[in-house]
Amino acid sequence: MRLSRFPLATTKETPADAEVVSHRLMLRAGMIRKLGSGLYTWLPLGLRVLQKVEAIVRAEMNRAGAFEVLVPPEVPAELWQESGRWDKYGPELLRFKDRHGREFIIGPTHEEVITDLARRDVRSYKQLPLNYYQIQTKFRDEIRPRFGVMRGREFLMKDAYSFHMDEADLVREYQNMRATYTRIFNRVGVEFRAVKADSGAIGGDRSEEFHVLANSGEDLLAVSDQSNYAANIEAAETRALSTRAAASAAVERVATPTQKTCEEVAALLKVALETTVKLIVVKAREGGLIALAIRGDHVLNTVKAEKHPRVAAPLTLASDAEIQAAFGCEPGFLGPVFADGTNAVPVLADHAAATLADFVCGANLAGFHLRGANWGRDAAEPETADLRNAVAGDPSPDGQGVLKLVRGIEVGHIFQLGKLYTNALKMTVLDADGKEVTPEMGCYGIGVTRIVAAVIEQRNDDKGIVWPDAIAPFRVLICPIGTDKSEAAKATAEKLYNELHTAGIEVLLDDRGLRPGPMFADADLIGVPHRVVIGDKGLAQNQFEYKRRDAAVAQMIPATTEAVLALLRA
RNA sequence: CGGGGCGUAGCUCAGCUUGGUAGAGCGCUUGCUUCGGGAGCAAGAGGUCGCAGGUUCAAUUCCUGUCGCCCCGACCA
Repeated sequence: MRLSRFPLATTKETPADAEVVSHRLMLRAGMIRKLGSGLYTWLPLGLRVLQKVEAIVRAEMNRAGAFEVLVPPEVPAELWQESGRWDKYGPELLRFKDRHGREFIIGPTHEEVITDLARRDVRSYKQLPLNYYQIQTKFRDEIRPRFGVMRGREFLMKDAYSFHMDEADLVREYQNMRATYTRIFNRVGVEFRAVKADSGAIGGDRSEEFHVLANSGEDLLAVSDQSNYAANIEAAETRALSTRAAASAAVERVATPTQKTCEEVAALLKVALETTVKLIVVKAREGGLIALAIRGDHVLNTVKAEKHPRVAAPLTLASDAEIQAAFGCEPGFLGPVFADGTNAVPVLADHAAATLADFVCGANLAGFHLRGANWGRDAAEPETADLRNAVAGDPSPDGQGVLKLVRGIEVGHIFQLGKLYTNALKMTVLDADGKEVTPEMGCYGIGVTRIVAAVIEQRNDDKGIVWPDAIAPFRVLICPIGTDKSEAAKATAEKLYNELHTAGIEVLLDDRGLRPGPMFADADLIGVPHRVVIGDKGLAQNQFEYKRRDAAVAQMIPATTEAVLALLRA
């Protein structure tokens, strides 16, 4: 491709609303342009990258034995009503009516549609297993789109859905997809990690996320420093850190007139935050309230809390009035120690909070906290559960090493759904004995659009993007210097361009006749992995200047096409 | 959805407080010079000041409404 004919849309200045580096660079490099909130047009340069990622995903899915389909993005409401998700999904689901007043949605995901497809066509166990996938535009009306295409409302997604006669086969395919995803991200050329995850809105039993590791990631991951244990913070298990010591102090009431948070109380009493306990009061599943006890330095994990059988889902905090009625004081002074004769609110304690002895907590009396409180003596022995977020330094749940926290960008998610959707949509097939069986189902998503942004987050420098070869918009950029004066530079560049092109290399020739400054600035910004500079200086010694985008310095190479090709193969 | 902010040239912004019919830098076009890391000089093109009302002799400026966009907020006991 000749740059003089390519609609390169690089800019020196950055549009004001770009916060993260990938958004900034995608705008500056001219990969995308914004159309509306969370909506982006892909320009030729960006689209080439997007399609490269898409091609890798498609090739690996095909290789894994999945079959590509394409379903409409618009889905009749009936299917979503049948699965129950019409009511479960909130305003994130884009709904609309056609001219006849029929209701539709734009699919944010397609479990229903593919299950519907499969239940019509699949009648026999001989047709299973089956894995359908598609690469298609999805729409999710995000509360707050941000970070460019990283969290847009419209995005390209690869979603796959598999059907199986039994759980063992589902697990087999799940592992197959896990291996496929690993191949995909390896081929893309990005550093990633598979982590245990919460299955969220899709539902199901077991799931793992694939994260590109980047400091700007929106997700926190807990990874072991000694084993391959890795989990999203939402799903990282925690357990008791020690056994509880015997009570050694008498419980004592202390005045804390304005200190409402554990931090303030700990500072006032000059005790470690780790020896304080806070209560978070939520609605109980069986009605009424339940208090969640968390160590002062820990953070409640809402996903875990919501899953607990005694906690109402969705997690709902008690109102101040409800707290006042139940505890007899305002929030800020709550604790698990109830005076005799009062109606104690049931307490569910996180393992770490439950192993504290002589702890500090609210006195259930405005302006006072307790010091030297103990479970089983002052407070009732609580039911315990895993309720908190893991923190750096926690022992790894697999018993090997300790956890550290890293940031990641979720680019893939695989689920064992079980019979969630096949049951809801009444899909059955006949087994070998002629009996109707409800198939097991798995689903597997990859955010194709997001991969592009995530790779940039991981691979950039102060000058621009540093593409891995596999998804770069072009592999080689030829920069002839002083073409208005040097016929040799111009002709040599043309020759190299033609020969690389003939060799099947995606090559870009900067024939715009720019001065070197702007030419190199564009080259670095758009991040083409290999650059060949051709000028009189080098040609005098029969040399090209070659520089990898990710290398610190350039090197001189023989001025031949073969020399360049050899470097590309390396 | 609550709170805050912003809509003026292709981009980044100034002007508005104190109304008098619009500017800078970058980019773009042309010419000359320059030419190994975002050049210089000169001449030019380019704006319904988001939209709709209102006040006024006069509105980019003041008022009201509306649309769009951005930021913060669902871990607090």
